[in-house]
Amino acid sequence: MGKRKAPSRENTPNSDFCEFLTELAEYEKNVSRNIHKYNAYRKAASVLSSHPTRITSGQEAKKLNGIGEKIAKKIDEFLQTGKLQKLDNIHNDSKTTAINLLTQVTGIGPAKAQTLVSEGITSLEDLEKHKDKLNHHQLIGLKYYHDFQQKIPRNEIKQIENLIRGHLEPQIHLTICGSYRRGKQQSGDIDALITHPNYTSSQPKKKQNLLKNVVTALQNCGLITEIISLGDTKFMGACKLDKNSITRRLDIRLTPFDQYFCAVLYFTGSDMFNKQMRAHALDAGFTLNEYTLRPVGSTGVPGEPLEIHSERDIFDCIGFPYKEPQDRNQ
DNA sequence: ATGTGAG
DNA sequence: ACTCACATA
Ligand SMILES: Cc1cn([C@H]2C[C@H](O)[C@@H](COP(=O)(O)OP(=O)(O)OP(=O)(O)O)O2)c(=O)[nH]c1=O
Repeated sequence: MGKRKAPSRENTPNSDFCEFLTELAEYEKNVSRNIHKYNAYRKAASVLSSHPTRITSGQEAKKLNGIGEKIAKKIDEFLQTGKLQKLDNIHNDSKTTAINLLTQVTGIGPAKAQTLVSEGITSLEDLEKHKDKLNHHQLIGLKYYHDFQQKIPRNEIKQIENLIRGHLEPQIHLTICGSYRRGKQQSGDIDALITHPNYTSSQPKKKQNLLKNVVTALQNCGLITEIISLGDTKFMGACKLDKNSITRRLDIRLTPFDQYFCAVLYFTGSDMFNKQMRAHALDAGFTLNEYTLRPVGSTGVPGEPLEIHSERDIFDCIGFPYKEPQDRNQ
């Protein structure tokens, strides 16, 4: 989707702890730029989210893997006062709120937001007055800030899918992936996967301009309205269904015909599901990406790709229980 | 090459 | 977890 945080909005016995820990994690990533503290808070939230019983003291929490002295203390404070002084301070900090706003525009990350704030640019209005400080991606993010905040109804994605297919040469196969393929009623963006039987891993140069041709065709029919980035295999941009529609984020990924199943698996996600499954693959002695599943020995050098004839093949090869797309949300 | 951003 | 595209150096 456009740009949103990923809070694990669950109703576990310790979900309130998880909530403030992930908020602290976001603060460390976006404001302090401390990736290690960010990971520490994430890990602590993760163990707590899967802990089956209510934690009643910092001391009890410390027994869990990933919770040390400092986080245990915060749990005690939260237990005793119902809040965290550090979080209160963060909420009242103008620099933090500015960075949290600016990083909502696509193309602006923590680093760019930091320099903008240090230059006194803290609002969308400020950005409008200083467009010279933005690159192409960030300009589009600003222009469509409000559009990209809106979720896309499933039915609109269906219509866009049909429109795209109608403007593709019949040999090109199209699959809409992402949260749409996972059955969600609304999505943050549209993830389109395309293949062509003459574009394969052995002859990748043939049809090398296939993606560019597709993009220009979709521009000419009026669907694609903006290009954020465009390489040989990945397009990022924006589209709109018709004149009065909301502008939507559209990603297109071109994949070799013979590697379609690894590609749909990757592009369907979710992101956390992919990380989980790829970690499991490593445990089973394989490395998995959007192209191939390969054995990786003690040498660390991946071997020859396994033959894959379905999504399920990939699960079977690494001994991971098969999940339908709608069950791959985490 | 490396950092950044996004995926 | 693992990759793509861009903007710098
Ligand atoms: C962000 C991200 C995505 N992906 C993959 C899995 C995602 O399903 C796929 C598309 O990414 P997204 O479009 O960012 O996510 P989504 O489609 O699952 O959810 P929504 O659009 O509704 O917000 O790319 C990763 O493998 N790693 C990542 O870090």
